[in-house]
Amino acid sequence: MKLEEAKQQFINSWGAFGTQWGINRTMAQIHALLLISTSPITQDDIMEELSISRGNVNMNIRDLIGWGLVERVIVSGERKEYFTADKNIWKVATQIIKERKKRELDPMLKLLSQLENIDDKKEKDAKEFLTVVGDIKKLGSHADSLLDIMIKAEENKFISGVMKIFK
Amino acid sequence: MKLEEAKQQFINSWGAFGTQWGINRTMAQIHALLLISTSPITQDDIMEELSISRGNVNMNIRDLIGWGLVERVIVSGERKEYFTADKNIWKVATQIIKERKKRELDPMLKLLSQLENIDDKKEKDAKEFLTVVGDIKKLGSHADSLLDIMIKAEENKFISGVMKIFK
DNA sequence: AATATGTTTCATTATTTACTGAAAGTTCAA
DNA sequence: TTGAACTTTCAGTAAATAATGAAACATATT
Repeated sequence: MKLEEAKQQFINSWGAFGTQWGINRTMAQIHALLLISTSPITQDDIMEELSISRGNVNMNIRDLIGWGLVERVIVSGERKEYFTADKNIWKVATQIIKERKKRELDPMLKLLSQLENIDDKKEKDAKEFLTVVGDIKKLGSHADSLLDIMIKAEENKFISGVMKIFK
Repeated sequence: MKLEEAKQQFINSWGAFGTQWGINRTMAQIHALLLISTSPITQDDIMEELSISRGNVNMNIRDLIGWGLVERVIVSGERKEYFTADKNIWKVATQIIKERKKRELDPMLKLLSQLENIDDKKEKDAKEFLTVVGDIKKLGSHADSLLDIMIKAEENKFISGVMKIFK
């Protein structure tokens, strides 16, 4: 396989993979493109490479920056803005985990807590409902702690060593 | 808060939560409804409760069964089909993990392996590409192993005890 | 201060994804 | 073997989501 072909396939697959996880295709593709770009690139580069409009690039880049996955880079002597993505994959993963946790898991746990405040907690129906809600909350909290450990592992040298147990 | 109100909110939130993870809203809502239903229910019950069409219920129930999250139940003396969802949340989680792993992670790892078969592996550009692909593959494999451990924890009494470390 | 270069916004349009409902299919009972 | 009860399918439609492109905005250059 030619390198160019492989790169193209990587970008496409990453996009398809993203959509399955509720991430918009283009955003994932831009991220993929940046991951395999050896040096910072401009909006125009992305537009051309992925055949998409300027507005589309701009908005998705903005989102990617919001996710902490992409950064603006200033190239001296250049007027244009350049962009790069962190190539440290473990960092990328923890960053995504951190964001999704904040945006989704935490609010979900909060909501579940509210749902536990129902009247007539003694009623049979209510009890069963509370069991399910409580169980989900418990699982969510455990996931929360586990993810925190993973995030800290990225930030802390010692834990980082421990995590290497997972080969 | 009244029980009925809480149930309704649970169903809606579960649906919203699902969409963020690439799961269709209705499918998530049906699953939520089944989770908090104290006894098996019919297609008609679901249609009424969620105000959706018969076809919609039918197709999403079929998907849920495909995910191993819902089962058909035969009620003696009844012609209609009834449905239930497993209420063991840890089991639900591992089942979802198992399926997503099979449907998404495994194919992704396979693809990445293919992308490693490029010509001119010695070229500078190629080397950098291979590093990124290799790193993602490595991370994916670790996730794969970790998830296998979690799945086995559900199936194996001993590991199940160990996992309780996570309170 | 006029122009040139580059960025952002957002109303409109296109694409994708999900839903409906009626027709076809299935199963069972008489 | 007819038909009533129930389930499944899927073409057409609706709703949700994403992309375009041109205008507004911002900033540097002459």
